[in-house]
Amino acid sequence: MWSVIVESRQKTDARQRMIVSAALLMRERGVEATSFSAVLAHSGAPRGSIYHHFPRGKAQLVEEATRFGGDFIAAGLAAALAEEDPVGAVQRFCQSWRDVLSESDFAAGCPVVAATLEGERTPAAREAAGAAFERWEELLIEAFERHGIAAARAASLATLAIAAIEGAIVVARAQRSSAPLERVMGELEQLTATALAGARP
Amino acid sequence: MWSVIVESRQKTDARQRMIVSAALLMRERGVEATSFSAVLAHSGAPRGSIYHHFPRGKAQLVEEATRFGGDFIAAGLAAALAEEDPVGAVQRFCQSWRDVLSESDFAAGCPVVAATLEGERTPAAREAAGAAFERWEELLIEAFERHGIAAARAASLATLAIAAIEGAIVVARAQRSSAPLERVMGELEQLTATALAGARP
DNA sequence: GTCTATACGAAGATAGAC
DNA sequence: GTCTATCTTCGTATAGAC
Repeated sequence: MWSVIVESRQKTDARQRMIVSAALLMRERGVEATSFSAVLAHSGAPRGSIYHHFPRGKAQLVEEATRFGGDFIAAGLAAALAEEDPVGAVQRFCQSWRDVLSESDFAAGCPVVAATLEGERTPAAREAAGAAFERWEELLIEAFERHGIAAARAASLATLAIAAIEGAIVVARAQRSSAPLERVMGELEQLTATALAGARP
Repeated sequence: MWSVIVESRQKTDARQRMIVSAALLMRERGVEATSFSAVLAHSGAPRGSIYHHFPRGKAQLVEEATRFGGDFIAAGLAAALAEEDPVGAVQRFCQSWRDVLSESDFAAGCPVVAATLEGERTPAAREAAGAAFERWEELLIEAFERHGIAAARAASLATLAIAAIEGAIVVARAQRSSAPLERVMGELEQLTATALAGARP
């Protein structure tokens, strides 16, 4: 999933490369520890163009990186939901996160979570994070409702899924093990399958 | 729950006050943005004694703050489990987090999560975070098993609960709303009640 | 658009007096 | 134990040449 980002780095301009690099670094070290120097080194962008592309400085870069990360993850989730039923799509979504964890040796997490936690100083980034979470939930809610689950239940089920997955990613990183995410996957599979079955008796 | 911490600040020595302050600041701004200056201002501790109390510097302070936060939260969870059945205890645990969010106007979250996300540079703090999550899960697992839930299910249920609550706290902060946590509470109540009922037919 | 140079502040850490 | 002073490094941001 994230490998697409890395490949696309060569094709786009410096501005876009900086945004992608910022998102990739944020998910590993957090917002505060993601310096311009690191973003420049990672993206290969020239030093002199930082404030040309991002007049509002780091706040703007972080905000756009958060939005980019949120959109990118939403696209992956939407694709999964387009190809499978909600039960399978949630499982696939979890698997892509498990890949992120194992491929990075548990160094990488979710950039949107990073923006939330350190976004007290960057309100715009925090708002972007909130919007991203909402968008992911909406995608799930739509799919659940399309499969006959009532609106209120679809909403709480969607929130639980997003929250549990994001939380499991954090726990997995702390423990350097995929086990937490896999246990959550199992519970979510059961829960979504039961809800779907109950919706069409 | 956390108000106890604030009250106890007057009674203990400078070292302990610094640890508590660090945990309180970490849960709001993250590890990286929690400077010694901020910890000193918040705790009222004298500047000259930093490296007397914490020879390994900030890494040591963050590590001890993470351990303190983890132990404190574990104590609250254990108390809830001692007084109620697991269903009610999980609900009460969530409520205490909801209080943290509303009392801080969604500025405060979980210090253990903060230590995890920025703990790439401080491995010891990350290990402390992993141990904290594991401890919370163990408390839940014990309680679930005591109520007749099989070991494997108890484990995945415990992981889901911790992950979902921690994730919901993050989403709630991003959206500046308690609604995500409340929806997760509802789902967890249903889920734990069903599991408990199924264990003793 | 991109460069170099630099201003300016704040961070963590250390040394030595009291 | 605590103080003051200082070192070093690194951060964001700006200015002005090309």
